[in-house]
Amino acid sequence: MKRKVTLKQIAKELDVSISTVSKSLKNSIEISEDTRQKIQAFAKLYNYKPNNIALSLKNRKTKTICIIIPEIIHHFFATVISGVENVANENGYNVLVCLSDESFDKEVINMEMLANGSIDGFIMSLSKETQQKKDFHHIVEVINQGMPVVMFDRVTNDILCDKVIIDDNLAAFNATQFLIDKGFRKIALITTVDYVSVGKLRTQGYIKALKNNDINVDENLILKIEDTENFEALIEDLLANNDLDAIFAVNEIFAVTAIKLARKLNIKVPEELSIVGFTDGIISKYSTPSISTVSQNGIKMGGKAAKMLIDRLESEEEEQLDEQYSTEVIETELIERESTI
Amino acid sequence: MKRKVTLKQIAKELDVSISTVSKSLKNSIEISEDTRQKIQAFAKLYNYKPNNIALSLKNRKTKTICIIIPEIIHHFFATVISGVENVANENGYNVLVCLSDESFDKEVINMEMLANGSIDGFIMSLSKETQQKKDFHHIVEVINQGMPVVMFDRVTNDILCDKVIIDDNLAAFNATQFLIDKGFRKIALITTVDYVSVGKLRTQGYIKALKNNDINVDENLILKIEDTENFEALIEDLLANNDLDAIFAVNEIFAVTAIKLARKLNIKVPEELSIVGFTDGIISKYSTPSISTVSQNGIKMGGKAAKMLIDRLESEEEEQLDEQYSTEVIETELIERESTI
DNA sequence: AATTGCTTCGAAAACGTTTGCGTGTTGAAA
DNA sequence: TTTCAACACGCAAACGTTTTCGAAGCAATT
Repeated sequence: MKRKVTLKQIAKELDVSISTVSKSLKNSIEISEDTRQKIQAFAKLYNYKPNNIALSLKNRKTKTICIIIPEIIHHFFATVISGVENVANENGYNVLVCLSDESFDKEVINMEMLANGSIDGFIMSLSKETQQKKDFHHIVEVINQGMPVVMFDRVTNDILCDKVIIDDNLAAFNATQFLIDKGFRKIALITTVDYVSVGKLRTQGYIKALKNNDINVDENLILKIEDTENFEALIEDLLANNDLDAIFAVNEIFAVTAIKLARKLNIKVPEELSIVGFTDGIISKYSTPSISTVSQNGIKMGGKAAKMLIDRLESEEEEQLDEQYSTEVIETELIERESTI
Repeated sequence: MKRKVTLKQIAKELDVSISTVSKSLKNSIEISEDTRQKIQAFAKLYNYKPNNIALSLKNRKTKTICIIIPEIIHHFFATVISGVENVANENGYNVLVCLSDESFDKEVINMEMLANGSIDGFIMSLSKETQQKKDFHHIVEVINQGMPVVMFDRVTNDILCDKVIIDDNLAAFNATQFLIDKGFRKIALITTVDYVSVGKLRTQGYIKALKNNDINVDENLILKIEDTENFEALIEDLLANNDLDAIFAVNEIFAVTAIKLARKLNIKVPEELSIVGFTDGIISKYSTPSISTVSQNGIKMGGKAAKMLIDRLESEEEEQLDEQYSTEVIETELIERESTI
C-alpha cells in the first residue's frame, strides 16, 4: 500500500531540491547529465507519475471534457459517446459522462457542478424538458465564463455556440420522397410532439415532401406522440382506421412498434405496408423484418463535436478573439432493408 | 468573458485576507456577523464557486470515479453505466467513462492515465483480450497504490477486490431447466469461446442442467462462437443439420440471429423451436417474436458496484485495515416472452 | 495598572507541480 | 591574481483552497 511517490519525496531521498527533480525528469539541460540519469532511474524505479490534479491546477486546464446526454440507453447516444471518446482520447482528453435523464434540473445541476474548473468544456444534447421550457440560462452562464460548449443533435437557435447536427428536415424529406417514389400516396407519419426540436424538423420535412408531390397532407395520418411509454394503442388505431401504403417513423421504437402492431392486425410488412424509421440502431438491424432507416452516424457526430471542442480549447490559448461559431452538418444516409418493398 | 472569481479576488476587493473570506463563506463563527454577511453577499453577487481542482488537490480526493467497459454500444453496459451514474451522483461523485474496445492495451493505458490522482477509484469489466491474456498487472498495480477497484460481470479470481456479478452458472442452469421442464430434450447452446468468463460459466450451467436430467450432452449441439462478426453460417448449419427442440443463447445477438435464421429455414418460433436468450436488452424486447431471456439487471449491478466503491472510499478515511473484500451476487430473472412456447 | 479572556482577523503551511531567476562553484582566459 | 563565462543547482512564486495558530484589539476583572 505504498502511496504514489511525489517530487518532494524523490528530492528528499536523493538529497536534491524539488526543482532539480522536476527539471531532470523533463530532461532540462540545466541539470547535469549525471544527476539527471540518477534521478530518472530513481523515478522509474518508483514508478513516478506526475499528479494530474496538481498539473490541472497549475495549468488551469484539466484535459477533461464532459458530455451531457438525455439518456444513455438510447443506442444513438451511446454511439455518440463512442465517437467523442475516440477523438478525445486521441488528443489526450478524458471524457466525463453525465446523464440528464431528460430533466432540466439534472442538466442544470450537472453543469453547475462541473463548471468550477473540473472540466475544460461541454458537449451536450438538450434534455426534453429543457427544450420545452426554453430556459437556457445555465448554458449561457457557462459560455460567459469562457468555457466552450458544443451542442449536438438536439440544439437550439437561442444559444450561440458550435453545433453539430444532421439536416433533420432534409433527411425526413428524402425518406418521405423515397416512399413516394415507390408509388405510395397514403403515407403516415409517427412523430413526437413539436417541442422536441428534431421531431418538429422531421415533421416539416415529411410535409414538405408530400406538398412537393401534390399529395394532400392528411392530419389524421400524422400521429404526434407525447407519452413515450404508452403509445401502442395510438399506433394501432392509426393502422386499423386507415388503409396505409407506408409509414415514416421518426425513431426506431415507433418504427418497430408499428411493425409489431401491423403483424398483429395481419398487415404484411413490407408487402402491404412499407416502413421507414430513423436512427440506425440495433433495433432496426435485428428486427424482423429489418427496418429501412435513416442513418445518423452517431460516431461521426460525436467525433466531430469532440474535434470542434478541442480545437476551440487549444486555439483559445493563442488568440481568443476568434468568436466565430460554426454549425457542422453531418450527412445522413437512407439504409434500405427489409421493411420497404 | 469574466473568468471565474477566486477567494483571492474577493479578498482584494473587500480588503480582507483570503482566510477571512474562506471562513466567512463557511459561516465560521470566528468571523463577525458583519463581515460575514458582507462577504457572503459579495460572493453571491459574483457567483463564487470554489474551484474543484484546488479542492481535489488539497483533500487528495477528486470525488470522481471511473468506469471502464469493453463497449458502450452493448445495451447491458449502457444500463450499468446508468446505474453507476445514479448512485454516484446521489453521493456527490462524478463518473468518468472509459472504453477499452475489448483491447488489453487500451485498458492498460486508460488505467495508467487515471491512476495519477485524477480519480478516486475504478469500476471495471474486463476486456476480452485481457481475459484471454490473463495479464492483470495493471490492475494489481492500481490496487497496490491504495486505489480501490470494483469489478463487475467479467471478473477474474486472480484479483482480490470487491466484485459484483450474477450467478452465470445458476442462471444458465435455470434457463436450461426451464426448457427441459417444457419437455424439450434436444436443446442446443450458442455460446462464446471459453476464455470469456461469463460464456464459460453459462456453458457449465447448461451442461449441468442437462446432466441433472439425464440428458446426453451432445457436443454437436454446442456452438462456441469466436468471431462476433461473422457467425451466421454457423448458426444456420446448427439449425439445418439438427432437428432441435430449443436453443439457449448466451446473449441477445445470438438469440435474435437464431430467430432470423430459423425463419429463413422455415422453422417456426416458438411453435417448432423455443429460444431463450441472455440479457434483457432492447433487442429481446422488440424482436418479433420477442425473446424470453435471462434478465441481468444492469442498473442494479451498476448501482451496487458504485455503492461498494464509494463505501470503501469513504471508510478508508477512518480505518483502512479493513481489507475484507466481498463479492455481491445480483439475482437474475427469467423473463418469459413470445419465443418460448 | 496589570492580568485575563474574548472577539476578530491574518499569516502561513499544505496539497504537487512548473519555471524564471538568482547564486555558488568551477575552470579558463586575461 | 583577478575576471568572467559556463555550468549546475536551489529558491520562491504561482495555481486556489482550507485550516491551524498566533496576534492584535478591547473590555472586564483583580
